[in-house]
Amino acid sequence: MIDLRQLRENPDQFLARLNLRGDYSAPIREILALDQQQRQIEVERSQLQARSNEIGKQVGQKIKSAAKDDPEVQALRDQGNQIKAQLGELEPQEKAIKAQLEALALTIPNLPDPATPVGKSEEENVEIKRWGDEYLPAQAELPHWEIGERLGILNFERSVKIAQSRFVTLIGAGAALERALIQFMLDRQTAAGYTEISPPFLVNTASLTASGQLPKFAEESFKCDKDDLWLLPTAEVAINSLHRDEILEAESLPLHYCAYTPCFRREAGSYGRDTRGLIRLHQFDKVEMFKFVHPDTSGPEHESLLQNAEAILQALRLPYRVITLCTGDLGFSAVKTYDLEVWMPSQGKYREISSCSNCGDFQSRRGNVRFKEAGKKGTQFLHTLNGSGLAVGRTMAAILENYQQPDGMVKLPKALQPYLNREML
RNA sequence: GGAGAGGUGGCAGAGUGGUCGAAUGCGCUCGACUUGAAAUCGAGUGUACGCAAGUACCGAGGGUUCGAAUCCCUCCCUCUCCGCCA
Repeated sequence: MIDLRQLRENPDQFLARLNLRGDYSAPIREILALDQQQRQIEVERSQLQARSNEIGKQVGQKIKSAAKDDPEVQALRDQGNQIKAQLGELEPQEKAIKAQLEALALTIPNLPDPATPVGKSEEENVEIKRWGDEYLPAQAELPHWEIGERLGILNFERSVKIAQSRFVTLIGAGAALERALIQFMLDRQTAAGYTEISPPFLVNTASLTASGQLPKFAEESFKCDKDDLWLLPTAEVAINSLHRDEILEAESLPLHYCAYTPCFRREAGSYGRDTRGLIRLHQFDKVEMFKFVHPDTSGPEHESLLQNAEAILQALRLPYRVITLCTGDLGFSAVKTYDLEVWMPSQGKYREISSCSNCGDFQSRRGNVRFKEAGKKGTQFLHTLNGSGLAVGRTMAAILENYQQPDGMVKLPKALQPYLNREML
């Protein structure tokens, strides 16, 4: 959620930064107007209520002093009724305006960080690092789905029978590899200080709204029609709501969590893209990292989050690069995002395998997660960060392609061998 | 799914129409006493908006009333028992 006070106090500066994402002038103008109306009505309403409270007290006193039938009592009652009538008009107005304001404000994305490069589309994302050139395979071979199907460890056709396209069934060593990767990543991230969470895989509307998936991106999630429940699109949603409506002690920060969950996405509007393989599925596994931090520390916390994600790729000896998303490609809730892209030999390019975002206080406003500093009065919104550590399906795809041998076999990265008790798939 | 009970401040728990943001206890903070601690005593201790006065919040929403934590309606959630079930 945007900070209405910040907008109100400095609308031009606010809009200038927001418009680095696209043109939000119209809704912002509307929000400012609604905000002003709302505040005006609120002043009027609370004055009437003060008067009404006073009348209520007076009536109570008169009645107590046995003057039940005092004509003054009737006069006060009449006044009370008058005020009630006025409030009866103001209150619905104020409520309607508040609801409108809230609904509109929830559709405004976060302001980009000054460090986020300005750009219109993913073309203008900035590469900041490459790692692992020495591990690039000598020549491009088969795409991972062919490798996997030859080995008999992935099956897409049968998944259509079971479900639909964009699902996979893992068999034998494939299933074991997935399990090993999950275990490996969780081992690494818990060793890095993240507390492991296993959250519900169904989440309610409030949780999706808090993290920013709703109201704007309802099309992207699967909904259970009969209940107020949706299939989890990412563990970020669940962990972000772990402390929803709480006031934490400053000393308890930072909180570092990680979680393995499946993720469910409708992938609406991506019909032609990545139709084969493990890259874009309706269901995939991910180990997610999530941090609740003091606002002063979110910058460094973001850097270390990135390092924790990179560490997995380095341990697996998978070549990758790091890019900073530009303002035009930045996700809805983020102020700054690093994407990790792993080398996919069959495609001859780097593909996203992790996204590490600093969301500032955007999600904590939406989820009302605050902290209190000893000695300071009032509360503050904390900062949240999230990052994949990593997407399991894409990691598996990258391993199959980067570790394929001339004979069609696939070697296992050294770090994984103990988990599977074997060297080759 | 059937039957019942209930949702009040960090926790426990009073309050069933009037000055109740809410008794009391516990917890917590500060102070006194003490060599130190415990015990004891004293003061304080929710959130949001507002410069303030003040307003709002006792699961959520609506209603009755001059006035609602308290009465009525709807919804949500939790707990107990039974049934079913991993």
